[in-house]
Amino acid sequence: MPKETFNNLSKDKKQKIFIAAVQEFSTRRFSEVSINQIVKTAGIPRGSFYQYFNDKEDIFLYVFTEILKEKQEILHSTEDVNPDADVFEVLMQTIRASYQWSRAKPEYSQISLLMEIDNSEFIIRLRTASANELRKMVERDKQRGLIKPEIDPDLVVEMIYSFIIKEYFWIGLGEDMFLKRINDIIKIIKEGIACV
Amino acid sequence: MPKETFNNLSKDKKQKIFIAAVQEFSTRRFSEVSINQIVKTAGIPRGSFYQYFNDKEDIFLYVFTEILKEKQEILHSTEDVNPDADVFEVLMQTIRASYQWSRAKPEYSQISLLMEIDNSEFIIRLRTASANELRKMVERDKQRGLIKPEIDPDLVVEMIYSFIIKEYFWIGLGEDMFLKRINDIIKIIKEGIACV
DNA sequence: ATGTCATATGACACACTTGTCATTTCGTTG
DNA sequence: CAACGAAATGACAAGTGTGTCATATGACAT
Repeated sequence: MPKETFNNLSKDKKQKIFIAAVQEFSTRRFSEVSINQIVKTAGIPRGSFYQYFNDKEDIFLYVFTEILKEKQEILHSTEDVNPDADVFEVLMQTIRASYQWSRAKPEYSQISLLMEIDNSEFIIRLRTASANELRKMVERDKQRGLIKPEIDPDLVVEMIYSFIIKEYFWIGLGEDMFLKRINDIIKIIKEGIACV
Repeated sequence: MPKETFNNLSKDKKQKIFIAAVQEFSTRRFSEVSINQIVKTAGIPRGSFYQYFNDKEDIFLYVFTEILKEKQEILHSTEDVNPDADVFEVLMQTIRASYQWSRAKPEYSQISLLMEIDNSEFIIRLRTASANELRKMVERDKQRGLIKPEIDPDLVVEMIYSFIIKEYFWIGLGEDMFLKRINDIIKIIKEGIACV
């Protein structure tokens, strides 16, 4: 995380650096990001950067946690979820909120997206199991008798997770199309595609 | 594709370069691959490389088509598929064969895998719609009344494709586990997870 | 043996990277 | 005002990488 010197900076300067970093991390994958580029767009001398951060990982960690903080604020503010809702309903609601966020801060969501398809040592270590909450929901619904007993919750979570992530690449489609696609996917996972 | 000079090389030397390239492309993503590294492991001088290939894309294209050729030979040799089989059955069979191939040539399949998660301009252009055949099968089964009429074949193909690809990262599990997981996934897509 | 021509070769020019460090600048405090 | 210390700065060393090119080599034809 940033050195003390960074925290002592003016809000303006901090913001300038943050924005430059976001721009870089949202267009290049981690291994391709150049600190040179960041300092150039931030308009600070190269030496200063190393006064503020140790290295690329350091600034990424900063940007990442900053974004996560913001996202969680937004997601939790919309938390008027019906406690009896099943996993499918909750999922749909979360994605809807998450979509709004992506629309409001496209660069931020682009960073998350790039992270998903990155397999640098460092990024892999970072990728948290945000899937955990989802798994718990699946397990709960299984006990409520809403989901077939032979289903492996981990597998379901993985499927949902991997597909929804991929779906975000389609975000350009526009809200209606995007949400319809997600809806269709969830329906397939719920009911299958074969005729009964 | 390779220059004439490369084709004139001895089989041995060609092989040596091919192997070095495979090694490099199977451990680093495209943008990170270094020609320096390739020539070093192949034991040829840097200048020679440029006598044989134009650049990184050039040699990748060569390696890629070479591997594809080999894979298709294997996949087609196992083509004793029942013409009445539904898409689920065919899928399972193809994956089984494909798994064998991955086991036999782990570096090759690693390259395919890396391609899937690569978003370099060049690689994206290359990624063929091998999904086409699958889509046709889904459409056929829809007309045969095996698949619900409201299902969008493209979406199904995408789902299958993205799950299965991701699943290949689990290939270390061993054949039984791997095939069981694939089987479970296909079953979910077919029948869903919700209780009826 | 001489000439020709395709190929082999590694030094070279250039462009990029990262992290360091001696120096300068500046604000605060005595 | 002086002096101290923290922060700013850009030149620097050392490491990547790419693609080119003049020259060396060697096989074959005359």
